[in-house]
Amino acid sequence: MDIREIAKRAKVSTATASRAINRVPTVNPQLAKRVWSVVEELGYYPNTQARALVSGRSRIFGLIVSEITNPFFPEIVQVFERIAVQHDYEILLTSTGNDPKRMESSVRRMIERRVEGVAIMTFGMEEVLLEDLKLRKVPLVFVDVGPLRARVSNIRIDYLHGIRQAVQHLAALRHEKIAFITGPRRIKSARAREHAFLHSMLEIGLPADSAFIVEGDHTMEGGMAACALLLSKPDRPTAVLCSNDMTAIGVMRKSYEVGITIPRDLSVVGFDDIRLAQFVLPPLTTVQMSQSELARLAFHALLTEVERETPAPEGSEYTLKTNLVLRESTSLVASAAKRSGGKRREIPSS
Amino acid sequence: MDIREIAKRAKVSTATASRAINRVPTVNPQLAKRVWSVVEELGYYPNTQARALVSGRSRIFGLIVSEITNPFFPEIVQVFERIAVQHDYEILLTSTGNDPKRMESSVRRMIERRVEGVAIMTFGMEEVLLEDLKLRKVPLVFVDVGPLRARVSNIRIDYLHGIRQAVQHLAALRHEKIAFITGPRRIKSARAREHAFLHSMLEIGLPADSAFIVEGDHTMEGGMAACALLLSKPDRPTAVLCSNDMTAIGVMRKSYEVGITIPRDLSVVGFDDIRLAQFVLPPLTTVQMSQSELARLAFHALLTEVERETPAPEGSEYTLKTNLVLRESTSLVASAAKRSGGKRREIPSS
DNA sequence: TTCCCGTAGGCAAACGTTTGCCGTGCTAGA
DNA sequence: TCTAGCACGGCAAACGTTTGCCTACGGGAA
Repeated sequence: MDIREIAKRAKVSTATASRAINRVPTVNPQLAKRVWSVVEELGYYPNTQARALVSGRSRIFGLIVSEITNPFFPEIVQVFERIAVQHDYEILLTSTGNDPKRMESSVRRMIERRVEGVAIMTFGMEEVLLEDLKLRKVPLVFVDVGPLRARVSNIRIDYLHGIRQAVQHLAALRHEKIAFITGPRRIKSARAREHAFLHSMLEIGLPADSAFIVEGDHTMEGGMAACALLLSKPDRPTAVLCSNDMTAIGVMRKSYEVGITIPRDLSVVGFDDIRLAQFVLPPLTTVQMSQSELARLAFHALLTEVERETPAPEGSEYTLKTNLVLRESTSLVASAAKRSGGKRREIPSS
Repeated sequence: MDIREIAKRAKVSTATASRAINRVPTVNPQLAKRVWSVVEELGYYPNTQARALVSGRSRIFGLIVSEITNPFFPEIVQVFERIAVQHDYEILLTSTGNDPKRMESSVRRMIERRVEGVAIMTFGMEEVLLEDLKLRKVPLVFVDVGPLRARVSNIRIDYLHGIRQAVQHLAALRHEKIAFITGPRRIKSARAREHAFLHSMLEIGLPADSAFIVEGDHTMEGGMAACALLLSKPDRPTAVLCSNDMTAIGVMRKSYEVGITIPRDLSVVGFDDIRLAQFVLPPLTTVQMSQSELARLAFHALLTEVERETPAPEGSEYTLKTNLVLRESTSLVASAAKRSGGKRREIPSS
């Protein structure tokens, strides 16, 4: 069943049928109605690939994430998909697992399907592999790491804003020995978080002792290992800030195993605010980077670029703020708590 | 840049270029090489929609899940996608959020994109909305609930196998007051789990007291509420089996809040074995229903159906076993533990 | 009544492939 | 040397739309 069939039955030309279906206003309402009733009756659905072929617009956006089983991503996928559907776009999803091979094949598939834009949510991996896309002038949106050029947008995360809040929050709780567990350093956004931490510490005159900076890998296992390392030191930190929530959860887990109770013996704060952060015990104080906002920004960056007639020579920039959200994994440092009676405080979230 | 361009530069006809690109064996190796070198040089990628249009095969499968932010699904999506890519298929993902409107629009979009098959992973919601797909003879694969008809496959989950193991495991630990928290009863698979529980209890002569069956909704919050309800009863259960892991995690959380420690005061076992189950404290004993196996089965069901020349009149059936995996959220019932010294036991997983 | 202009709708080309069919040229056998 | 057969490659149609261009018709003004 095709549009010709519809046209025949509605006794109009295929051109008119097409126009009626696409709600072109010039078509006679009566004819349009006839067409539509045939469409309904036959349950006709236009063939998207034929449409795409002639119109040159696939109405598909690509979405590349590093690991969909990482709790950070499902919400991004969900929101991105939802908005896409609202705008009559479809999405092609790839979870690369940080494997360059899969990244490459994914780029290839996206080009073959003629995506109109791609959102890259891998936080700084393997941009080289995207050359093919850039060559084809496909609009791209990156988080943090995009180069400045036409048709390439960037969402800059303001890591400092939230991380500074976290550090100052800990400092206010009298912590001075604050450790930081980094993400994998080959990931740009992990380095940015680390840098924001260092900056925030120095800024308030706290020592960012390199013995207290240990490398994790953004997984729970990595967090556990890093935590073990930290606890083995003769001079233990009293608080630890983590490059992401999974790491923080690893820290909580390891602490539990060795009998350290949080937040009494150790304050921990995460980063990302994945949904899970609310649900661990105790609920995790963390720096929120809104996943839904990120997805929204990314989609609109792409859409804007697609609809723009002449691209800006340097792409566009968007910014996403981060903010500390207080829950229950932090408290006054133990020595101070003794003096004050150890009561938990509430400070207003700024 | 199109195939004609390639053909021209390689000094062959488009037909030959096409055949070379598709590795049709009859084409002269020398010509093929010439074509391929032009392809490489120009970075040519065939236009999938043109291909699909003429060949009548979109090489797209649909995948409908109920909620991608539910930790059960990301792994399914991941595995499904990975296998799809290996077979040169693309996937169209929808997360319906159990909203019929979105289910409907999703079905529409899938038909418009001419998917070759759809895997429905909503565990028994809204099959009515899929009529359009059935009408078009699109191969479908359901979990649990599919009607028997041509081009419709089913993956039957053997709930009883794992749930019986769980019940017998609890019984072996001297539990007699075993509660069950159901899923939403409108979902078929939730009813099936409940039924398997009842059956397993009766089978070994344990009372399935209806006071001990409380309805949850497969979320953590639901689990917490159900747990509260259970604990408020004058005669408390000593063990609780949950219709899914999120529910079990809710139970653990609520127990923690009210000062009940698991497994000493209450044994809990979940269902699904989502990744998270290993990571809660204590690690959750649960009935495993392998998500990757499920995804694999679903994909191959679809692929088989697509490649089959004449469809079986009643579709195909596949079965997925479930199995108890022992971790640390269960132990001897308290009264027995006192006698025996409360040591944790290990029993071999069957 | 006639002429002109505006507008609705139809014809056909175009999008980028695949593939059935046919022709040509080469090889092998008599 | 001639013929028959085979295999390789090219021509062109087809897939299902959209859309530019043109025609025809109708209405209004002179």
